[in-house]
Amino acid sequence: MLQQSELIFDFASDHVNMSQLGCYSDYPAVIVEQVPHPHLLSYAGLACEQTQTEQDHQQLLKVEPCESGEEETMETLVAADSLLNMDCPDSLSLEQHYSQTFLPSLGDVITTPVTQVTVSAEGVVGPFDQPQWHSLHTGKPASQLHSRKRSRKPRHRRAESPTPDIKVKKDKYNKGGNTLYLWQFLMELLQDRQVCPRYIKWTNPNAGIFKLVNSKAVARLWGKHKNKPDMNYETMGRALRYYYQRGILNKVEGQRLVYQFTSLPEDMIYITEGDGTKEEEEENDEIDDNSGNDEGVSDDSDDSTILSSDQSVEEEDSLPPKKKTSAGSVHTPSAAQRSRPAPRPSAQRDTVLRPTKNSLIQEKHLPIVSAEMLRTLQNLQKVQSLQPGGHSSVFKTAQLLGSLCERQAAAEGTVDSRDRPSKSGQKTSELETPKLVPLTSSDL
DNA sequence: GATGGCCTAATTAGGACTTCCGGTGT
DNA sequence: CACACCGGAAGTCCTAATTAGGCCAT
Repeated sequence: MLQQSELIFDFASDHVNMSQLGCYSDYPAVIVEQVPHPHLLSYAGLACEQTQTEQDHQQLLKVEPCESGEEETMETLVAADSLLNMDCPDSLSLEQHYSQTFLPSLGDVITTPVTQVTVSAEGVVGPFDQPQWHSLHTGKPASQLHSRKRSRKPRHRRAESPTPDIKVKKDKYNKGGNTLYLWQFLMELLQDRQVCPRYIKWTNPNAGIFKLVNSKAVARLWGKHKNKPDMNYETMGRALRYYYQRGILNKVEGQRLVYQFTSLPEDMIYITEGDGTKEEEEENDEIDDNSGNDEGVSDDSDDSTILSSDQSVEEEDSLPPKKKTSAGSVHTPSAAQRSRPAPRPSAQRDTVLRPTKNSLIQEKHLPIVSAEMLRTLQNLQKVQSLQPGGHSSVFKTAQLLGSLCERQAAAEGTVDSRDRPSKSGQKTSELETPKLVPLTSSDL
């Protein structure tokens, strides 16, 4: 299975002539550009250890707390627009941002067929491997699915939507793809302090239970992402309901707008609302399915709880968002917490998913140039022409690369030459992104 | 001319929604 | 009455896999 670091080397070696890097030829080629689109770094909470410039950009994106219902709705839509309307260069759409920044981090290869165990009232129906799963739903034997026209070779089944725990297909097969699945989108929102807990929030992160605080806004964001201006909650909700069948989501009965991920990536970044007495979510572990702890169903116009969290979010924005325990806290549950068997509220179906080492955003990536960031930034090199005349904030950082190399060397002491890629394009798991030294503004 | 390798465009299959609908429950 | 929720049915969109055909070198 490919590691993230391998992906980095892969893309780097694809596009960079190592010889041009001179003395850095022993290192994987990483061309980093500072980009004038801070949302690339901040949209999903990646903006950590921001430079002042980045913080300044973020200031422009802040959403003021709303006061009441009607305004909330309007403001929400405006805010949703502001979140997704941030002008992107043509070839740097949010889709690209998502796919290139986050999708690779899900993993790289589906190493085995997805095994789904369906639990019904009658008991366990599964497991199915994919062909069986498919034939079950099509009513045809899997072997007949490919008998068309002349005897084509049986085609490999296309990888289905990766669930949070599933190793994703190889990156090379994902090339050019810009698909961000709805569940991924929701997870991103849940890790984005500009959206969570304002529009979507965890009600029980340990159980993977979340609530669409503002279903309209979330649906609108989704529609924006999918370029479906008519998207509404009804439509998005249909997609969510399909996730029941696929075992990705469960509905939390008795609570409106509350859903539950049947499985979550490890190292998920959890943003909870609260005031510093944090871990309130953990305290509420007894929440379980129907405890109704949801501090009253807050509909789209209910702003009372949102306001406070907004304030905390705003205060938070100027601080390095790592391992906070105060409002807008970002934390990852302990291993024990994560290992909890998620409550299965009267699930008609359920899916047993393998745990993963790959999360959407791994906390260890946050304070540094993450693999995903590098990937995205590297991609920007391809769209340089979109910044004619050279935006003042755009510069290639061969210097940065040098700085990284130096600092890495300093941090690691003497590095065994065997650990370095000897040729361009050589993949290795030794040089992993987390080894990169945190960047400071001086690096830039 | 035959063969094989490479490339590219077209075709096809299938997943993931999206849209619409009628209905129920709160 | 509004809204959330449900699930069937049909459709769209997108992507990966496969095939066919052209070109070129041997």
